[in-house]
Amino acid sequence: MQKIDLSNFRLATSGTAREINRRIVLNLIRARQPISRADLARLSGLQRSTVSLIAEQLIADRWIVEGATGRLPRGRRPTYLRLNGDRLILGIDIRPTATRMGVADLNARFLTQETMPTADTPDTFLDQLTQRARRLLGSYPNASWEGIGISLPGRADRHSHRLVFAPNLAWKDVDLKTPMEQATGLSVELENAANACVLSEVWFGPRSDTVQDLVVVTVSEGIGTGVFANGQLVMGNGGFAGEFGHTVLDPAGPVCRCGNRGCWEVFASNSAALRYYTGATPGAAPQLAFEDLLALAEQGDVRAGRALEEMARHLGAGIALLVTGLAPSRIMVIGEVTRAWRRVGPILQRVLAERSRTHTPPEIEPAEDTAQPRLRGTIALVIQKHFAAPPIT
Amino acid sequence: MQKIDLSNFRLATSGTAREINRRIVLNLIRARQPISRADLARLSGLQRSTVSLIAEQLIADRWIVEGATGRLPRGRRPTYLRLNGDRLILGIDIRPTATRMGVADLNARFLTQETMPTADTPDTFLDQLTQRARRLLGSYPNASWEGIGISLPGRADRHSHRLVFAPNLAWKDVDLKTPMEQATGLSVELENAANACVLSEVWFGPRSDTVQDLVVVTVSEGIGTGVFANGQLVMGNGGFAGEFGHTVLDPAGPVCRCGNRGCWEVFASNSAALRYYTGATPGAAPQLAFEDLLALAEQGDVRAGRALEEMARHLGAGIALLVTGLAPSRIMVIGEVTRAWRRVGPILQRVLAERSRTHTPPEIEPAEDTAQPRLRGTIALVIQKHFAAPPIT
DNA sequence: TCGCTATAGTTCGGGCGTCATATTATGTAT
DNA sequence: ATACATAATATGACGCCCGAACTATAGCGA
Repeated sequence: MQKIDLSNFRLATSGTAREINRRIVLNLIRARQPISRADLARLSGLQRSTVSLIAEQLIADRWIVEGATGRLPRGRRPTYLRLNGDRLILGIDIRPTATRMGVADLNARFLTQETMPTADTPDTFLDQLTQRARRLLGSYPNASWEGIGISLPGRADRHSHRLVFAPNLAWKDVDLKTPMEQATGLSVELENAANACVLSEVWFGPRSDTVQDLVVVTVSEGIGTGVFANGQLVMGNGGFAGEFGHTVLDPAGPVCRCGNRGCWEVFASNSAALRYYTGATPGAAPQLAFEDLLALAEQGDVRAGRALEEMARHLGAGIALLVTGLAPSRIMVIGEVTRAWRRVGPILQRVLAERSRTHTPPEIEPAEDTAQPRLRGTIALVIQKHFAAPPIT
Repeated sequence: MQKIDLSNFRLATSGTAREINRRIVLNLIRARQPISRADLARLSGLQRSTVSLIAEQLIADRWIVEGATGRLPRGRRPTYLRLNGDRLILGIDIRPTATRMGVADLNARFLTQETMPTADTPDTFLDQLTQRARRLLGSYPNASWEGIGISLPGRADRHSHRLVFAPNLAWKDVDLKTPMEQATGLSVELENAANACVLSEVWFGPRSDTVQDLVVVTVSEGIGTGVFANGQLVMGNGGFAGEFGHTVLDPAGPVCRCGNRGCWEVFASNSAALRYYTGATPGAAPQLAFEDLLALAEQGDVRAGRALEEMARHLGAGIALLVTGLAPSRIMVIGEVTRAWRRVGPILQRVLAERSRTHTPPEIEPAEDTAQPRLRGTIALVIQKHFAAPPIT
């Protein structure tokens, strides 16, 4: 039930039906490729004639290409359609220490990836970034570029495009979008890293055909969340929704980087686990990396195991909050901590069951970081502009 | 950016454009009535000829009627269009002690209202309810009935329609929908009371033209929340989203009716304030009503004032959580406590500002209960089926 | 080799939608 | 009476989907 916004609606014209059906067909091709026109007609419910016209249009607009012809027990041989592999997207995943860039096609298959250190000052960073981006763009002279997607450990203002909340980057008021657009001539989409992870799962995950409800929790130095509801990313005012990592769970708790006390991420992030292990005061420079803690626990170090369990309990407590309030059918946990899921998962589930007994528990899925959800999400950021349902209102 | 659900989409047909534009025109009439066809064309951007055709159809389908003719400085006099006042809706607001029913037209103007005590057992309650409903329906013999909307202090299962979570009603597994539909022959929509309040504000509130983001917090014996994001009510799996009142804020806190400890509503509901005042243990039978507490505070009773302030602090703490996580542009607080807003509001705002400093603070609007958002929301529940944007996917 | 049948894909007319323009209806001002 | 302005309707062009007819292409059996 979508309310029509009377201050900002789009009229339907005679082309609206085509727009909608075109997107449906395009998505079906994306999901089932290679696929014949006849199969598309069966899957979509459109007439074969209509499918042919739409396919012709999609070919003319170079979204799809005709491929091999099939072979059937009898009858005319079908011509298979698939997404055009020559339309490329540049994805950039900015993290505090390293920035990863990749070139992907419409199937989110990466043709290249490379990593560079994230420079300390925004100016040098932008210099290096634009330089690398231009080199990457130049190395595919025959490609047509759809745009650039960027994921950030923070938030950018919707209008000024300036970074307004990025405690891990220590940059303030930096506009990454405009310089990148000027340097490349492509349109740039910025999005928070947790939201990028949501989009990655929603567009490229194994169940991407049908996801309509999902919450992603990214666990690293901090905790980020992305909420997908009713088939849409919940944006909130200015795109600021999703900072559940900074909800205050204990006002008497340790100070968080955001300035408050006792945020969820102060209790459940990687840094928190390290704090539990070393007994250090919050904010102190970590003496070992979270990976080391995981290794210690794996080797049977009791204190390390305890620290992970404490982290797991707090993860469960925060997730219980999300479950109680938003009732998602799935929750995806992303981060290094999933490598210790055998130990962490059961504890998390137990706390969750205790604290949200009124709800049918969602599936909790640990996600390997190897799928690179952040980077893949930047591709989704660009792809969704052409593959999402056309806006009605 | 709405993702297309490939397991459940609707194709566009040649009639889709008309469907969309028809809804837009219908909503414009609702918002600006009485209005001429010419003005509709100017407002919508449609051609006058198209508006005429759509109006003709809406008149034939009896959604609108032609009214008086206007008078202009010169030129042909316009015929004003307005919503048909003969299409009626029955709204029922079930509360633990009393149930209120009302008959409203498409403008959500109530023609009748009446209250009955909520019987203890579901069976007698349903008997009384169906009897009253039939009598009300019979008293408007010339009307055409759109349906029945019901708001509940709890949740009903989407498929079985049975009550699954209603701690205040002490009924279990009761199906209100099927008996009502059988008794009246009308279709019945069930919704949680907080969600009904959201719909009331979204469809009938002063800024109903443009609301796209809103969180409603209902404060009474418990706390309910409803989340409206991207122009849609966030439903969650099985329609269970919105139970932020039962998020655990302090696992060592008092026991809640839901079975957990330290839920938000244990600290910030009317019952909590009474507990702060009397110093009683939680769960004990209240010795006075919340209205009495408000009166005492108004008369200068210091302890009563302190109790309200404690309640306000906890309200602020919970709302901070919603603001941090969902970043709504507006938050509406509904309940008796808004009568003491001069005292409660500033404290709530202060706590909120402290705890969600990373976000631009939303507008906090106290809502008089006199507007009857619960009951009015039941009307919205039925109206939105015909006035919301047609589903694309 | 020649039909028969099944399947893929195309062509074409009908119905419905919006748009743009012309036309009619109905007022006021001169 | 005439000119002008405005509301509302009528008409034809074009786009889209549907459905039926048609063409293309294969395997199979007599």
